[in-house]
Amino acid sequence: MPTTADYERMLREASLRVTRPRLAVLAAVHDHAHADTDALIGSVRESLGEVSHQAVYDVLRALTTAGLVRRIQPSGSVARYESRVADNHHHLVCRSCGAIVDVDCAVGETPCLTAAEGHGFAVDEAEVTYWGLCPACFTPPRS
Amino acid sequence: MPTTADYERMLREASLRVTRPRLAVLAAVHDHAHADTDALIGSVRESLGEVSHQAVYDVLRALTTAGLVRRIQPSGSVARYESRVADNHHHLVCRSCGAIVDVDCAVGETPCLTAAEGHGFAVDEAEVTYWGLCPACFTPPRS
DNA sequence: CCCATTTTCTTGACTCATTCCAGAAAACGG
DNA sequence: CCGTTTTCTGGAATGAGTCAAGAAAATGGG
Repeated sequence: MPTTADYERMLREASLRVTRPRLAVLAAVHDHAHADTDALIGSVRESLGEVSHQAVYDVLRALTTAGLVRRIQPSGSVARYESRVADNHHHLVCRSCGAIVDVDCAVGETPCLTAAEGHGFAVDEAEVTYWGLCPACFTPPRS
Repeated sequence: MPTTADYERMLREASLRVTRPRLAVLAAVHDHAHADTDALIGSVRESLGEVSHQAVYDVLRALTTAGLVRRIQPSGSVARYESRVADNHHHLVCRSCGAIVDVDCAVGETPCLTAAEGHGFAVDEAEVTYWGLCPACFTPPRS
């Protein structure tokens, strides 16, 4: 579990200024996996008092651009953020309750990265979203 | 290329009433792959005259629910619709211009459908989005 | 062919995530 | 410690998509 000093280092290494809102947002993303912007704003305000939503949006964009957090947005959902970056993991999304869990890649290291037909694209990422029902929402047919 | 009669049959087979807006939307989706709602509204109005945007939204939802069209929504994009359904193909999206092209699945029939860890989820679909630059946006390093 | 029932379409207001803008405040480099 | 640059505040605006109520059209039985 990273400390404030760790977050500060991460920001500096990304050439980002170190501010209290940024530290708070970074901590919030690490503490609440797959949280949406609203939840993160709430979390940040809990630790810092009033912070403008605009600041949180700006910070999230800066962190995302810098590669410190990853933004995901399953269809029909608002933007969500997570701290696991650059490890090529994917997501399992419940169609019913919207729960999201991480899954490691099914097919080796850089998995599905080889599209059958590249169509001349320079592909740099393969994003996989598994859709289904989570255990809580899925009532298995009883025997 | 399906005819109006084909579209009518598709609607009836899906137990949907046959209306002019529905035929027009179905045709528009078949004619313009990956078009967004706005473009589809424009296309429908070209063939029918004024049609409320609400009608198009309703029709698109009905068609999507019935499985006659597929809705896709890459992160940062509005909803888009396509007529290829139930063939488990995926998409290649250009980060620069937003162009979308279809790609057949990389790994056999029902591809990445096997998540490494199911986490107890009842997975029914694996959606793969390849991100990169299309040929037009990608300037290859010249030799 | 016509009517009643049911579903769909129109109109217009509304929600809500996200963005835009201008000025105040804070962080960094010298 | 000061000036410059970047970030944060506050508030308004944008825009895709939804809600709701009544008008219109499609289907099926008579």
